[in-house]
Amino acid sequence: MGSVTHTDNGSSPAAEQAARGRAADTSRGEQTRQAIVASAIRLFGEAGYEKTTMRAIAADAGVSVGNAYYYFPAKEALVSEFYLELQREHLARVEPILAGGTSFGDRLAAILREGIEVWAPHHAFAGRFIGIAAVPGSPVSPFSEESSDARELATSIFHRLVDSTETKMDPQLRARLPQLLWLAQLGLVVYWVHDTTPGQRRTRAVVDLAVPYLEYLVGASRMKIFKPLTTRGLTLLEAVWPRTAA
Amino acid sequence: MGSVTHTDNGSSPAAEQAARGRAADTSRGEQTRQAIVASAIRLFGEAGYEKTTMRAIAADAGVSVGNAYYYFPAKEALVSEFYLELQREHLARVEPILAGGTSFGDRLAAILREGIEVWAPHHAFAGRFIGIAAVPGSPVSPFSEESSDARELATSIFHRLVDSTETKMDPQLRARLPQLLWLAQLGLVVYWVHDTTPGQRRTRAVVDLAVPYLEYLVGASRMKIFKPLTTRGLTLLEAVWPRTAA
DNA sequence: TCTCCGATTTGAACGTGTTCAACTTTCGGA
DNA sequence: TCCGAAAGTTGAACACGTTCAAATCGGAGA
Repeated sequence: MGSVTHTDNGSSPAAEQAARGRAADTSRGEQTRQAIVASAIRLFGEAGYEKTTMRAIAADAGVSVGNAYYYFPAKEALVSEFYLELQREHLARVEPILAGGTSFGDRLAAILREGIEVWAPHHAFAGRFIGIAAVPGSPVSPFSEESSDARELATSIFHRLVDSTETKMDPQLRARLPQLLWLAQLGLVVYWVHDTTPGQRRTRAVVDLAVPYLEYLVGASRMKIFKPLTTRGLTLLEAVWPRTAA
Repeated sequence: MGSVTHTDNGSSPAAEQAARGRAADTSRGEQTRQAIVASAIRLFGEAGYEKTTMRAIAADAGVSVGNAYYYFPAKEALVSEFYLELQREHLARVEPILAGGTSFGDRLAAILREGIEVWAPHHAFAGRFIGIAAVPGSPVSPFSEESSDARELATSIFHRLVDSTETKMDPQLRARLPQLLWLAQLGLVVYWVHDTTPGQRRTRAVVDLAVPYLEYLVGASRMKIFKPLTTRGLTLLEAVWPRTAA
């Protein structure tokens, strides 16, 4: 997974240090930790969030309940391990897409579709996941400090996408586009989670329609007539999400 | 509260029947039910969601725990009562705004600000609330069947706002604008919940900036140059949220 | 080899949301 | 007035997430 190479934008050194330290750590503690994570991920995937009890996870990992709490402060914390697993897979799938030389829109659509594909087997679970992620204090929240690594990892995908595109667009929009696309992806996930059509085909249809529209909007941003629209939109974005903020 | 008079757009007759039936019902059961609701609302407001136990609610209402479950399937169900209470207050505050003769933008901003005002004392609680509402199956979910009444009540506000505005705009957009504004309000709530600035002043700043921008966009929709932007956007909206759906 | 001390592990215990079989109250009709 | 069914009510019991004092382990130093 070359994906890890994208973590190297100096962010939250503590968490990164911890992750790096863990990767090399083969001590007893780390083995236990990973056994718990593996069991949790498997059982979450098989039976969903609520049906998977901490006792079941501990038993499956061959440890006691209390031991699981030595490594994870709460059941919710195990959810972010599940999330990280899927994000790693998404990143791996996205790599060849970014390397490919197709258009901005095609690649954006491919990235979004791969995201849906990765999550597809866990549609039911994702419903609970989003409920946990939506509460502000939660470490799994996409806006939380704890997930800033995951967030920058995700935005880095769109950053690379935008940087490698030659589509003409407003330069200020270009600077902000990665964040906007990340936001759009977030919205798409929320939509997908609530999409009850078989196979979530409606979400896929929305992607097919939305991406060309976005491409059109981005292209239009460089035209004089759309200047006020673009500028005012970016001003609003600056108020909503200041560039200085994490 | 003249607000109730806006419920009369034939929606989900079952739920409405139940609500109407309850309003007139003074039987013992209904009294118990309301005692539980009152206790739950008060305790939620005082101590938040998790700190308020079902045992505390039941004790406060002077009933047994099991009795509370005779009227409400789960603790979460009591949350929607809390939500309804606040929505009723919002509706009452919005009434004079809609009656007033100010501009579209001014009234929209006032509506949104009143919404924030109503929720302001419960910012911490709202964090949990949104976590519950975000999970797809939940009856509190803004997209759920159970909350279709509340949803139509909310959109009816924006419907009246749009109907009574003389701002020139694309007719198709006008037809869809109420739903779009409802969606925008939803996004604003999510933003507000995550806003940790003191008094959520950033959210208020966003409203101040976003509303004029929306007003500008709406006005622009009738111009020829923006036709493709408008039309394609509405096509996308039709895919995302078909008019035929509830 | 022995002795510590921190890291790890345990399982019983607590408080919670929720369920349920049994009990009590209400009230329309004989 | 009485009966029976429906509505309402109870509290003990269950399963769960979480906590914690105590037990165990493992390796660095004497």
